[in-house]
Amino acid sequence: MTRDSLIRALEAAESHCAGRGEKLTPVRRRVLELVLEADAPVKAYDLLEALKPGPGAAKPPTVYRALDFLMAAGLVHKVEALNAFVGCSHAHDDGGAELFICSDCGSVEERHGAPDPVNMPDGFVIERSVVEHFGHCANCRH
Amino acid sequence: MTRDSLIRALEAAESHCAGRGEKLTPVRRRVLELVLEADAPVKAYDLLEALKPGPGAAKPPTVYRALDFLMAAGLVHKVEALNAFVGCSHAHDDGGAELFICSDCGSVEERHGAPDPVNMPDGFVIERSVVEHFGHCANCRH
DNA sequence: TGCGAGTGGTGATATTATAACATCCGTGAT
DNA sequence: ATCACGGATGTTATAATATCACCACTCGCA
Ligand SMILES: [Zn+2]
Ligand SMILES: [Zn+2]
Ligand SMILES: [Zn+2]
Ligand SMILES: [Zn+2]
Repeated sequence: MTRDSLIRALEAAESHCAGRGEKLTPVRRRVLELVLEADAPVKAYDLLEALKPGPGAAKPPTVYRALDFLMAAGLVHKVEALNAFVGCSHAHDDGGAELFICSDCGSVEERHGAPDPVNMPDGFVIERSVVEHFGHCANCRH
Repeated sequence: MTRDSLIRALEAAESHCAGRGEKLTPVRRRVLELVLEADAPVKAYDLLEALKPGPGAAKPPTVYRALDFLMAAGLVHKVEALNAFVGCSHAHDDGGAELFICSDCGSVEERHGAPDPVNMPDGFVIERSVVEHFGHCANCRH
């Protein structure tokens, strides 16, 4: 992610929150920045480390609270199978993203609009779906 | 799961392992039994508790090693979003199961054969997919 | 001025998972 | 029989992930 597109993404996030009547506070903004800067899913405790040198040494609850907020706002997704977090450039409120994660380089691509499952149990109503595909991206194929 | 079907499942697991040249040892068998008995995804440390009264008080590595074995054998799946484990009645080696988990009663239904994603990034090759749907089963719908 | 909601700081703790090394046990070669 | 080996398990400690409980600050507003 280039410096310019990072700045644009942060501005977009700012107005996205404003539109929801919520505030992208300095801590939240800094965490989002760190997640967007990374070129792979980021661990919560890596964020913690990265925040240490800052104005206040962050403790775990600070980071997790920021991540919770950003996830609720649709600005960050959790990769459940990795216990790690990725930035989202789409800012969609529904958590229904489909992630393609390269096991070699860590790059993550996000897609949307997957059709409903074909073999759903009778009468089941889906509220939230976790879909994570692991494999090799075009750059890393042997 | 009834007593009878539990016994059948354990026997099937036994021969499934034998066919792979592997052994369903007492610890592994006991862990599988506990996972199959449960009517919801089970946490590793709940298994640990359940094994305490047994012949030897189990320690974490014992449980995680048994779970690793059972997952590799396709007898147990991990629900990544819950850090919990469910038994599998299909004993398929590929980990590609699609899970439907009821957030009310905890019941889990497993399906297979989901079609490849429609919007896959160009050139991406999938090795392993995590697909977990959370919602409400037919019994728990309001 | 005096709330009250939202936010973040802080210390402690809970939960989930693995590393590192020792021991035991069955199997097959010598 | 005995030895060597690999697979499985036991044991101790620790790493990695996440939450609780409580307090302090701030801002908008009655
Ligand atoms: Zn997204
Ligand atoms: Zn790659
Ligand atoms: Zn299965
Ligand atoms: Zn249900």
